[in-house]
Amino acid sequence: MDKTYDPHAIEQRWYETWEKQGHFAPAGTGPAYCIMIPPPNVTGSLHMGHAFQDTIMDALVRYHRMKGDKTLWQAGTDHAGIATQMVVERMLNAEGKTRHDLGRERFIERVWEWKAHSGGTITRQLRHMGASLDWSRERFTMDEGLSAAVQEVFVRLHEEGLIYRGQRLVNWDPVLLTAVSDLEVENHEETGHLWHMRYPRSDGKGHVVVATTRPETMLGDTAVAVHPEDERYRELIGQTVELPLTGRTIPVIADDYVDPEFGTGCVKITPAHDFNDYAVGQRHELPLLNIFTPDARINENGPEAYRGLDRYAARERIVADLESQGLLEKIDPHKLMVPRGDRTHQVVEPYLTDQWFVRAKPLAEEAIKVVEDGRIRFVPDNWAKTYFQWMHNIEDWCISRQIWWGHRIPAWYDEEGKVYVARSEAEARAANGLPADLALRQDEDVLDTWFSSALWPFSTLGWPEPTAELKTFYPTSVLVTGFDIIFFWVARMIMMGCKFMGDVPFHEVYIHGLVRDAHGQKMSKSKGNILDPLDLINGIDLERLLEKRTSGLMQPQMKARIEKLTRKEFPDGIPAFGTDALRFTFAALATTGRDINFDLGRVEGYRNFCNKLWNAARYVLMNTEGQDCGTGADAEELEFSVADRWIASRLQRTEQAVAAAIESYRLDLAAQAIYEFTWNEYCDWYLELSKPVLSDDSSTAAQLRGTRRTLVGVLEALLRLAHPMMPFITEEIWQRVAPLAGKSGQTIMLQPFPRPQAEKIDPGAEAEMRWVMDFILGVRRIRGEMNIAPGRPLEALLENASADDLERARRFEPWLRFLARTPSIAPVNGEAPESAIALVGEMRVLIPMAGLIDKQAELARLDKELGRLRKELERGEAKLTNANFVERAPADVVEKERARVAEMRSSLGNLESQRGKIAAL
RNA sequence: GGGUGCUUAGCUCAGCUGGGAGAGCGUCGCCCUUACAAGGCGAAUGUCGGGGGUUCAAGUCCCUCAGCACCCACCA
Repeated sequence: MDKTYDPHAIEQRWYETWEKQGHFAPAGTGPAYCIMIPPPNVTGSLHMGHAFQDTIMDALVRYHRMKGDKTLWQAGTDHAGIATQMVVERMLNAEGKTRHDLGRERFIERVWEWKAHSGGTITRQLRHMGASLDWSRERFTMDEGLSAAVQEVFVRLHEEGLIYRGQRLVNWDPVLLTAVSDLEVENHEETGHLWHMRYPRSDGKGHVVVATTRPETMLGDTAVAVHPEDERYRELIGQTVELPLTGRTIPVIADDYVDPEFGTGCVKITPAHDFNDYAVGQRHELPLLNIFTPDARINENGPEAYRGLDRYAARERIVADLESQGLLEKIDPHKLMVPRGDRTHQVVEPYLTDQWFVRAKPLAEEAIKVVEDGRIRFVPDNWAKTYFQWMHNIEDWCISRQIWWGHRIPAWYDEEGKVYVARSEAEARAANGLPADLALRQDEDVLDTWFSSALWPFSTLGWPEPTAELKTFYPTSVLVTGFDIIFFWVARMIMMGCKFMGDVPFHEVYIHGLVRDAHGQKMSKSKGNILDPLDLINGIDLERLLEKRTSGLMQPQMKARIEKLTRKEFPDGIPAFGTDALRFTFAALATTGRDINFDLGRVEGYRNFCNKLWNAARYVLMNTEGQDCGTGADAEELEFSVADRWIASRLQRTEQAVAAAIESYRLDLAAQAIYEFTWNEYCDWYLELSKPVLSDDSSTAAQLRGTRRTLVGVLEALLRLAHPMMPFITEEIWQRVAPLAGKSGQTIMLQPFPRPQAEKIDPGAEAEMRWVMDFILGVRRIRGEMNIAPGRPLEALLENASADDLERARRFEPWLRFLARTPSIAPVNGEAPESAIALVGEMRVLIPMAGLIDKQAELARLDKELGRLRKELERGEAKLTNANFVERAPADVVEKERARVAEMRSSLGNLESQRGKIAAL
């Protein structure tokens, strides 16, 4: 093995091997385990959120695969209607064309071409992450099969009246020229104005003042509303006012909706351009007057003077005209919530159009029930509340989009506009007895992307065909996703799954947090704080990083700032950490229910951890390859030392902790347990303790075998334990180590996940090791604090040692000599010389100070220790003299406290007498 | 307006069903010791956001206040 860990030398070739050998396909004989990947946009490339999410899923999947479960991680991508169409349109624009120049057919061809050309980016990147997805089953939401599922669902829902078409006020993106759903609208507070406008009373008795944030919509007003109880305006109700600039007369109505406290207490009502006003209009049977064209210009319903003007140009003109007519009372600054499309970031308009809707309430009922009764469990469970809150207030879902890229709505119209919903035109004709010569044209619209996503858990498995895969893997085991798409996706999958499969789509929903930068800022292009997971894996130099962060900025003025920040944070660019280090970092940060702040320091730390593991393996191999590791030996030919039994015991506890952590979705705890065991126990202690055994000529063959077998055996198990989180390095090392441990197999991927064996837990060995460690740590502390070079041999004298202590000192002498550098260990003979002291239980280990240790320094050290001990002891004693504690606390707690106090008393006595001796010198 | 989460060492965070405050990074010493300087050994650092309550015992449970973040919602 190379002296230094180099992730690049090992990672990608293992992935190719695994994929080629078909190791990602379901093979286990145990229970089915299935995760559906949240299909990334086919246009997309991997970002930190994906990398985090995929690490979690891959760890779970690899864990279950190793456990022997029949494990499927379903691969696939999403056609991402609007997002993809926008990308391709942008390319066309660059060529000076629009999609209309091409026409629908050719445009769609163009999108497919583009998908074929660059649609593989994200799946390549997923492979780079080591994601063990079953690529042989890869699906795309616009595949034939999945499209058939979409049609089937649409038709069936329509038959049941759960899909309907109707004219409604919807959110309209005037740039994309399509409707979008409520969820695709982002509301943010922006600063604007509140215009107070005067509407003259028809009776000539002055005017009423209405306040609005959108003066241009006055052209569509069909009433003015006041609160029915509002004394100020009571006499106005039922009268009319003259709508300025239009020559129209509109009524004053009374409605509870009006808040008398706000503005003037008079509200202009524009039923065709405001959701509230629409509702008011319905109640009062007001006419709907649409004044906008689809791209938000004033249409023919507006006065001649304003026609063709963009909404904002119209606003200016109208305000100016009102002003000049003395009809503008005042303009106040005002903060308001502005709705913008999540793709275009343009202000969306409530707009009256014909659209298709899913009747959500009936579907939501069952979807609520399955979470209530625990058939679906959210992890962490507080997300269930969020889910319920939305589901209980769910509105109908607008599913039609006026774009071209997507699933065409399976509905046909005859010349009279009568609609026929069917799986195909032929079926539409057959089912309705339409003659072949009757012209039918298919609905131009496509479905919301999330409509097909909602079917993902069963459409990918072959539905509506009753496939074996459906039978095996549905319901799937767990869905791993971010909270941001609980409504978009999770809720809709649950509704559709329950409806069409008669069962939940998954048993658990693991909701992870958002990946933020090191300081908790959201990562965004405009902030210039984006990290690309691939750059963390492969490294990137400063120049290329700057180029990436500053090119294509929406706000070029940010460039200098971003550049400065980047130079400061990454003066040398980003080193290549490798996939395993990145994955382990994500795992270690994966606490549930909380956003994670991604700190590069953590990656570096875990890269070092990989290096540590690598070097530990090198040590093990150097000492075992070509040697007798006792794998074939009988029990009597193997002798296990206390250290051997100790590390085996610790391994069992670690295995137990890791499995429990993974089962409860606490990858952070699993990572921590692996890290601590590997570094603090296996490397820091066990490998060190193995050295004197292996290098001592007097070690017996049985002892050598026992040590080698333990070295190799623990490492081999550790590799399997860590594999779900660090697949590459563990595979690379395992290939070398496994044969030495008597294991065989093509890959670590399919080896059994370590199962703790209770009989290997050895409290006796753990206690003896505690003694050894206390001895060594005590001497080391003296060295450290007295600035004695680590290599300098020290004489150690034992005082107040029991027979047990003396026996241990003898038995463990090689370890103590090696790790504490104490070539001579002997009981005190007669008067003890002036010494520094370390306590091992009741025994005092004395290090003679002669020529080495300064008296004052040792006194200071003792005083510090004494101070700490006295404080602790005081607290413990206070507890024990408290009758309430002794009577009410559980017996074992009291007992533990007693033992602790006794131990502290003894230590205190020991140290005090030692201090006395030294002080007296 | 409704809801959720967070506040623990300089920084980023663990702390599970209440019983001796932890990790990583950073900092400070001593070491290139024959797996690893991407390392070894040792050290320092916290009125666990404030206040109140329950309890023998509270970082942990309850109430309250403050600050931060996010989600949902039609106030013109």
